[in-house]
Amino acid sequence: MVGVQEAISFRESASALFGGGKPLFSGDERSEIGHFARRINLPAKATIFNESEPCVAIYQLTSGIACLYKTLADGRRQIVGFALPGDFLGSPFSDQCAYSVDAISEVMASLFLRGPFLTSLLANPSALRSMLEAVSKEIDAARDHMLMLGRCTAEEKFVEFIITWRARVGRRGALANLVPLPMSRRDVADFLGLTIETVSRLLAKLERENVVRVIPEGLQLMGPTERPLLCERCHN
Amino acid sequence: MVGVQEAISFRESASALFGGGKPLFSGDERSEIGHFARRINLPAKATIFNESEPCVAIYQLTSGIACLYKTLADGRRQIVGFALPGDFLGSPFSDQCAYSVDAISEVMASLFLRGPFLTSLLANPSALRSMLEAVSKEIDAARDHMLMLGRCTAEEKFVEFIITWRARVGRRGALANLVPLPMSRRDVADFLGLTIETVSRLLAKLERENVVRVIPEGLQLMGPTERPLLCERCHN
DNA sequence: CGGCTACTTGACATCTATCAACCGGGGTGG
DNA sequence: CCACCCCGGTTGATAGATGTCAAGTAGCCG
Repeated sequence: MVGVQEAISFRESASALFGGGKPLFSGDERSEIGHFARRINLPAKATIFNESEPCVAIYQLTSGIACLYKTLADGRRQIVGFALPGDFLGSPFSDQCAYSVDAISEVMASLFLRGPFLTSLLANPSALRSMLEAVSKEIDAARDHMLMLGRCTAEEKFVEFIITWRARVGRRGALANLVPLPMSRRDVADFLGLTIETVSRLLAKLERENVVRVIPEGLQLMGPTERPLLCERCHN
Repeated sequence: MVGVQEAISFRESASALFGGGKPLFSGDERSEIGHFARRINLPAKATIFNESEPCVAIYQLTSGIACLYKTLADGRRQIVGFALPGDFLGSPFSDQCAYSVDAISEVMASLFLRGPFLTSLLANPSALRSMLEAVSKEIDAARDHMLMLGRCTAEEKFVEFIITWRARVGRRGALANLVPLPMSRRDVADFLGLTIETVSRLLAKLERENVVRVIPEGLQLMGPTERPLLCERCHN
């Protein structure tokens, strides 16, 4: 059995914030920007930065998983995305963080001071282009998620999440139907706009229907992988 | 009484897709890009382009209002944003449209073929930068909306919408408490992830509580404008 | 062993969707 | 010119999905 951590780190870099796998800065630029990069290491559950605090740094995940979220005054939380290695965290153009980020697993990241990062970015058209392309992909994903949050049922949300998440972290071949779920039920619920109880019940239901099996590290998809999970209403 | 159309066109360019009001292309670049720009004019309710059709053009609204939306196979629709004059429509980096756009009012727009548009964009670092900044703002708005869709009650969603919409289209001074609502109830509902009936009931409730008055062109906010509408739970 | 945390399960409450009737205005056609 | 119809909107009755509250379980760590 492959541990979640291992499964995650094995995956080929599918970073949403890399322009198709190309590094944002290359060669000289990378070493130039490297001058002011610092490596940091955070334990699971650590907060990397907090919504509405001054945004002084941009981070790039090198290992581990983190979640981006926003909260209301009374504590209600909406996870707006999960970050995987390669993804950038922070708001280069804003003095203030637009969201919070927590480490889900232990996390390693490169830290760039925002000022110098921005300067380098603006001085490198190819980096600018990569970043624009990456942010454009992010916004597509955000809009997909809006559709899900606003118009799907609990079960559709959950199934859609499993499918999308598997596509993002999954490997091909023999293990494709093992979906690691390193985040807690609360994280899943807060991502889908549900409660943990509902998520738990959905899991039980899908297990009763022999669609998935719940294992400690995540889920095992049963049967002809593609068919039963696909929510035919989604994705026209 | 000011008509909606008039109110909208009077507003100072608050385009979310302009970098703080700076035009994306300036001077020579603008005239260069102007070579392949075409002006188009569409009646209300016209579809400008459709999700998943090939993306051949980028549009920039010059007047009117449009809505961006995604749909599920069975017709459920989620509006992911409204576009105002200045906003760009289309996916420069993608061969395929990521969403549909309908004109809400009569609309005028500049049309750029995607290829040449992209070429010009990539050749102009300052335009790239503006675009990146604009898309970054878009994604912030998208995440705010996710929080709303996933974690707010119907009333909170609606109030939040009125406040945000007023900030976007509203003028200051005497008319600040007149909020034009050029879109239909269905559009509002599809933006908030609700049904038209619920939106209608919320309006009735807020009117009963003397918070707003429903007028043909939109809403009149009653009382000390800021206080009663503000949903204290949102925006910590 | 004990307590903590994450998770599960059950009973119940409530919000919002659904279904249906109704209203009013504007356009159209007789 | 009037009647009708259509469309967008409102209102009411009801149902169902999901949230809430509460209890119980299992694994983990001290």
